[in-house]
Amino acid sequence: MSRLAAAPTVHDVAQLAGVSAGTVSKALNGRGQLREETRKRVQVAAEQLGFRANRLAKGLIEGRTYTVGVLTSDSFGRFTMPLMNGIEDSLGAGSVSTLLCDSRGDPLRERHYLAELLGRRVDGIFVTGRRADPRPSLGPLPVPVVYAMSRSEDPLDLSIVYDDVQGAGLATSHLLAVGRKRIAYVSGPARHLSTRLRQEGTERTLLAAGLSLPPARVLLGEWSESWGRSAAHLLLGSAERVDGIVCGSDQIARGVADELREAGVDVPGEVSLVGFDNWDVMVEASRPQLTTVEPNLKKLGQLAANRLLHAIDGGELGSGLVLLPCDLVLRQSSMPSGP
Amino acid sequence: MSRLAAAPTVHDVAQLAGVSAGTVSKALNGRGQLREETRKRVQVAAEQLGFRANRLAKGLIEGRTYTVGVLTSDSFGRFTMPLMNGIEDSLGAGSVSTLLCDSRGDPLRERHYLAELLGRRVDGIFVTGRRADPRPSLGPLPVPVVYAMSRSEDPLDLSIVYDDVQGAGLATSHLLAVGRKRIAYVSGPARHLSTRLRQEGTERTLLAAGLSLPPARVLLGEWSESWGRSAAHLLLGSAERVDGIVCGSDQIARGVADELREAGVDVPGEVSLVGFDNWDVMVEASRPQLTTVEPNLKKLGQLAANRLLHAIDGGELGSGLVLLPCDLVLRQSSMPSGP
DNA sequence: GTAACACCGGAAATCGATTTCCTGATTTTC
DNA sequence: GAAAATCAGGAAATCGATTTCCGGTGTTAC
Repeated sequence: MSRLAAAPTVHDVAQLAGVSAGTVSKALNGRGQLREETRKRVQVAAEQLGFRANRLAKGLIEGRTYTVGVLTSDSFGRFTMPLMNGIEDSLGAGSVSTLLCDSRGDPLRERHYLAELLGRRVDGIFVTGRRADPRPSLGPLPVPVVYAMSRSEDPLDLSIVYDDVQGAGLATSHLLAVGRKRIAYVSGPARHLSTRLRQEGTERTLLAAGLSLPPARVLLGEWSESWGRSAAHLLLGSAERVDGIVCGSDQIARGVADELREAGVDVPGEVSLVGFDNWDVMVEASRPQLTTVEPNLKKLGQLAANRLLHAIDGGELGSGLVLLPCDLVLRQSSMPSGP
Repeated sequence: MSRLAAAPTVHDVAQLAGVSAGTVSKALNGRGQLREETRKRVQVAAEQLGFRANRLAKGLIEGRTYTVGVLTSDSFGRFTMPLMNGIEDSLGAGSVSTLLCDSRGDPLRERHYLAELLGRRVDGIFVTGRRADPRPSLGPLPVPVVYAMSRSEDPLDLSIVYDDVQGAGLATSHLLAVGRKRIAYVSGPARHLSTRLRQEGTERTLLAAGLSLPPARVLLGEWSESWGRSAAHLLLGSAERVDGIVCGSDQIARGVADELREAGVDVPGEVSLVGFDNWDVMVEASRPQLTTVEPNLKKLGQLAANRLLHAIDGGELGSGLVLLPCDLVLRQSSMPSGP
């Protein structure tokens, strides 16, 4: 790759066009009163030199940088990706760029990155992470902060998350709707908030329908296929047969599906299965393909970005916890009568 | 979240400390000759106001921003993640931040982001993407560019990629080493460079061992488990039985493993299997767990970042294609005599 | 023919941090 | 005690783009 000379400045353009630096700025930004001929001449000169206004200088004057920071604790994992996409959707329109910082769960590193972002005078900050559990607040900052797919411990912060309870409720309602009555819940570690919330959603929905979720039908372990297989094995071994399973993740659901199939249990004929996350790789490779809860992370990102942009433009940011509803995506694993 | 007042400047600190702005700068940066008492006084004042130097102003003077851009065509997918981690490892030390831009494979969007990055006067740019196939060069730019995990069509650009041929060679050698002789290659679409390179690596290694890779043992389809299952089914139906399979991805390998197991073929007893990518989710959930090729993406990111930093500091960037060797990770799927 | 006015475009200030230059003040040296 | 050297810190220029203010030219009106 050949290197070009240093980037040209307004002065270079001014010289070439035979005008002053101020005039260049006016010509290129459609401000001031200039003859059409002059404007054209400047534009041609700018084009010729490949001139591009230095955003730093602009930012210094304007007092804003059109840059936001994203602080994540999740090495850009699978959940952060769709979120980032949503954020970019909303920011891109205003040509706001994102500085990505991955603290990898280390509070020290996070503080360092925060200082870095503030030094760069970002217009706002997103905080996100892999875990849904409440995290310490960054505290009061000179710029607006939105916690997306992540909750701040401080209720004065604005946290936007998807609704685990409602999502699990959707899954459960669906199982009830296809005629299932003895529902089990197989999920991740009990210490994870997501696990508990999704259990709550499942349980509440069952209670509302006059059914229950007895402890024997709650199996908590890890977020892995291997645990899904073990849990399914346990369920098969118990006296009472279940006919529907709400899984805490698609990975778990797939493990359950594999184990049931290999044990000769028909899914969805005998047992209906619902996953959580709508992770394409799992959902599509599973046999049968998984009905699952879609957490709408992209939409969450868009919403978070819109709220942040609004606050950057001087609007009210708001505070508290905002819950975004999940959707249900229907596939074969849950529907005994076919999709 | 409560909002703090606008960020304090050197002048605010200067006023509080009863000195001039220039003195504040000197005191905080350890430059100039100041009495220790004065230096201390300024530091206290800065601390009190929570002063943090505006990087924009600094960048304007220094002529560099300590910011690099990452242009990706891969919505921050699974391959970009470990790469980014490696990049951050190397950049973090120099407190260089990354502006992440996702063109989503759209050339128009890419041009827009490139203009944005140049306007922000980034010190350098990484270009990366999901596909290994050669991509158009960004052309000569005022800043150094490294194509990482992605090849530029222009040999004057510096492209750093992992070595598909060598990686597949490793896999094949390993199969030979455990006594396999009739090797098949199951992989993704033929139009993908990766598919062809990995085939080449497999074939070359076989030829070097006096064996061959007949067309009947090359099955190209998609990068999915489902294709892996289909391909395994095809292999089972053919007259001649294979005893080793090099798979173009872990997803494919897992599909193959599932199909073989369900057909009653013992893996690794009768057939040895090697995947590619070392994608934890696939590798660990597979039964048996997959021996696979590790493309060392994190290391690739570190190397790319070091090369870029060196060029930013005025060193030579270099050009051409740099191939980074892959490693082999041994697990059960390939070893008939146990690991 | 002169006053009033619109019209162009340049000079200079601005943003915030840094750095060079320079001026007093203090100390050292013979 | 005078000259020289050292020290401390302020004033101003600098980076690049923008914007305000203002002066000069050309045009219109009476």
